[in-house]
Amino acid sequence: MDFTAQIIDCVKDALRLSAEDVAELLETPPEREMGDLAVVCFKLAKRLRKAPQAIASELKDKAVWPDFVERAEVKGAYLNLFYDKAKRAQNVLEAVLAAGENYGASHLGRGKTVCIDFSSINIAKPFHIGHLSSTAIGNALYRIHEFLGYRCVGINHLGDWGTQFGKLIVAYKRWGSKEEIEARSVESMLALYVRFHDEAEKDPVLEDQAREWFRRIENGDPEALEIFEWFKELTLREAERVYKLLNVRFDSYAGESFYNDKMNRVIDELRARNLLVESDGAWVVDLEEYGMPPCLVLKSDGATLYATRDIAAALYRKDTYDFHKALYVVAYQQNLHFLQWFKVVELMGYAWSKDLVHVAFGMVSMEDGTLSTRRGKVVFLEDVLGRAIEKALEIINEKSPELENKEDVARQVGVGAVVWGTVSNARIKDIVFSYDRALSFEGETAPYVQYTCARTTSVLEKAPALDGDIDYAQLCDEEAGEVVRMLEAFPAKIIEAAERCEPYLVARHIVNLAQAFNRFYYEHRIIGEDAARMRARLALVSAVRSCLKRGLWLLGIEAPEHM
RNA sequence: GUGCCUGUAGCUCAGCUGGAUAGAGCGUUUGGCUACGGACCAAAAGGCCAGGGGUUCGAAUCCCUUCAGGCACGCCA
Repeated sequence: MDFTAQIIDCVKDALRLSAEDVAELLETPPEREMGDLAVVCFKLAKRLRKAPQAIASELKDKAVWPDFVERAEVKGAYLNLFYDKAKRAQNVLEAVLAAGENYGASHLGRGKTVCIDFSSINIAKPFHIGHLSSTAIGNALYRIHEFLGYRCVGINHLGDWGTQFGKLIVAYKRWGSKEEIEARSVESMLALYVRFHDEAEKDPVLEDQAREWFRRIENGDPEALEIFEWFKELTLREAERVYKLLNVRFDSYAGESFYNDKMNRVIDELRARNLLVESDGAWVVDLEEYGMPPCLVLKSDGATLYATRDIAAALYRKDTYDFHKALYVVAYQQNLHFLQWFKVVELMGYAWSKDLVHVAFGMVSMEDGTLSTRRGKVVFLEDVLGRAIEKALEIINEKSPELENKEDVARQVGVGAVVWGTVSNARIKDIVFSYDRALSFEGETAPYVQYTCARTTSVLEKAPALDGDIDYAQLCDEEAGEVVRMLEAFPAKIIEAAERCEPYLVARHIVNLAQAFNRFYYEHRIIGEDAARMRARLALVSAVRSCLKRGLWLLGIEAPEHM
């Protein structure tokens, strides 16, 4: 049982408070010398009608502290608790060593399903740098939830519907060739798309033809469908290369076209509940009461819209997966859209609308301006990853020329560095993409954590095999204590990351652990003469390795054995 | 115009469900391998927490307001 839980029990009994109330009082002191855990008594002053300081000293005497509490000190309104270092090290390390890389796993999500809608690329459009955030954050959330025992359904809600496919077919038939498309895939589709827009400015007839071809797709015309499916297959084949590099997989590729025959239900239910209002020829759900502009669900020509499709998808997913939560990892530009249709689902009478979560993230732009598909100015994610891998290889050749599987390690390190760029900070922050930053391999970066992890592997390989009991009193120095603290906090960080849908909490924590370990590593010799000390320190190294590997895994980043 | 988001060290960011002296990394300056991996470690310098009010025993954190930047606001997704 972890120490904090035991302290809560003990304080709860002494003060006759609920466990929740006590948990609010606890805090980790800002400085090491102040102890390992503090009970902050300001908060009780009003409630108990006593001076905070008096409460602290009273609690100190009254409570029956567990045996791992070495001493308790009153300092102002704080009651500072000091743990027995050996007992703490033992408590933490026994848990980590027993679980190995499963330390921190739980059954929190047992029997619950989480749908995660992420990446959601568009057919015939480039898989560009703007998709990195959704893909990497979604993947991390998938892994984090899975690790906590949830059943996860990763959904790539493909953009595979719309008039642009009519345009593409027109462009293909006029200026494209089968060989060209087969050879250059999305790049040539993009070129056709750009050319269509250029030519359509001069010749408006093209737009009519595009509408006609899209109608043919809708009506199941064999020729139209064949071309469309071919584009789709090529796009996905190309995307799979990127997903493989990023260690991403999906459970469903049901995209926009999948919901074509599921839209009527939405309209029918909205009608039945009298939620539809006609407005300028279109049909909307009025949301004025909730301080929002109306949500458009039917165009004046009778066609459905974005919101309609998202609602249809949500209904389908609830029926199919009976999710506990449904996460939508989509950029914050669409905040209003999600607020609107979540509200519409609520008005339709579905209580589970509260389980729909828009996991918003900031914009990725290039230093020279934003991305524009139409102008063909776009940065392919595959190129970015390729460049990162190249740079990683250069560094490996320079620093580890003897390494055996250089290409493989370069891939793990290069990709890790890029992924880190988007999972290491709060989602909401905008990112101006810079190669210098993304390919930085020093300081708070994925390669730093990977390097530290490889170091632990290396030490463990060189150490002699030892057995027998571990003397935890060997781990009472300052640096080992810091490492133990970081290991102890790991499981709670993963849970918090899931609750807040913020993978960076895991990223920051493993960096802190790596830093603590590297300090320890420099201050203390691990392999040495003293067998008892060596055994204890090796146990610590092994625990660090488990957590670093798992932490990286949770972020979708691999950990090479050597680098 | 209305709504939402962001503003913390030269740069990139933590800390924001209020608590002890505001922390990292990069960059700058200065040190550290007779060592288990120098992609490392240590030290220094660097702050009106955008500005102003308020609430509180206590505010980077909560409320109001001003400013700056971003996003969104009807038939694209």
